[in-house]
Amino acid sequence: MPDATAREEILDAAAELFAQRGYAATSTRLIAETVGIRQASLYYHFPNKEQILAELLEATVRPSLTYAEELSAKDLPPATALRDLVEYDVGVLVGARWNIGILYALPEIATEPFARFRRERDQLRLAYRALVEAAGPETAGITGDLVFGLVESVIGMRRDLPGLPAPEQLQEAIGAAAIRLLGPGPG
Amino acid sequence: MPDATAREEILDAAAELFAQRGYAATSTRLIAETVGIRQASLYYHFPNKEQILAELLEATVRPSLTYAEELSAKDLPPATALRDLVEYDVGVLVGARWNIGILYALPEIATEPFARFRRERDQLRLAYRALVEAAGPETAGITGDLVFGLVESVIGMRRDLPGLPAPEQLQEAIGAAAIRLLGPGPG
DNA sequence: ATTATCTATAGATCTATAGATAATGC
DNA sequence: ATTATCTATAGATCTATAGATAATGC
Repeated sequence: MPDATAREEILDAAAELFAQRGYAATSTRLIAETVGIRQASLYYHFPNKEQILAELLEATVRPSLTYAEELSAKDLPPATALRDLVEYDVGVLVGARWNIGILYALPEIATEPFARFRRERDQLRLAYRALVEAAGPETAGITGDLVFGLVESVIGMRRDLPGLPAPEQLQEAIGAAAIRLLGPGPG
Repeated sequence: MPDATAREEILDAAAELFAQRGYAATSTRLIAETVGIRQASLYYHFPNKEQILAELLEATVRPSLTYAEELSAKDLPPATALRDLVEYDVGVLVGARWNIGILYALPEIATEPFARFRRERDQLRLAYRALVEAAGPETAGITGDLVFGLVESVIGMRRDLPGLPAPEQLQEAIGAAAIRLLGPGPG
């Protein structure tokens, strides 16, 4: 990691270790050793271990949430906007240096230090729901959540499938699948 | 838990605690106290903490895997069989006493004690792929995995959505969504 | 004076094992 | 003799804090 600040190196090492061995199974000592500093030195940059995870999680949702907000100002046809958001979000999840999304499911996330992350992810979920409802009110009320789940399923695929298709192919395939979830539509 | 053996009570308490606070964040002491025995007494029933989790995970995939195997002997039209499997699997995930599926994403699952669980879940994934391919070869090669991901998305919904629809409604909605993922088909 | 590190450690766990004990069943 | 528990503890962590140190910048 040339040119990275110590703070960035810590985040990167933690991301790798959390995603590969789990949050609780990764000690602050191991993070520090991976970076090449002493365990106690982490606490100069972060108040505690939870804050490291919180920053990583927020950095993973925030781009898609920002993109969703920009999209809604553009007044595209809802199905087009939905497809754009799906493809962007898939790109973020599959393009991230480490598969941090795997940590979305951690029960620990329900605690207070992760409240901001939960709020931001909820807002993204609401954006999916709004686009689905605008695109085709004929499907079940749950379709927005299903599209959200479909998008996040790339997290599990990235972990479990050795020969994962290229990012562009995943974006295309999942974008198209999201449109299919909307149903046949009026046409 | 009337009429439960000590072993069953341990599994039930562990399931509740693992799903709510996380695997690593749940000590063997807490499991034991929840059951009402001493921490060391757990080791009469299980060789270690990992084995408790492994049994819980296997018990959650196995019914759907068995169902998939029975289905394949029945020679139904593939789309019908797929819908049946989706509805059954959703029923299992959403009907389980505790939301154990949330632990599928744990990075710790990649280690050896969970090899059998991973194998069984992979077989279930293959069953989804086979049904999707038999039903409509026109969609992308990834559609089987998308249906698998769609089904497992009820795990996250169960955790995150306070007013989750009734199991039957989820089964119906996700079964229908899976069929939509197959595409318009020849008709 | 500030920044970024270090050593040393308090204090609190945590898992798993050893070995005792009591009840039940042959 | 077997089953199911218990007490006690070894041994290994783990997070976070206190306080020292060295380098840089005013």
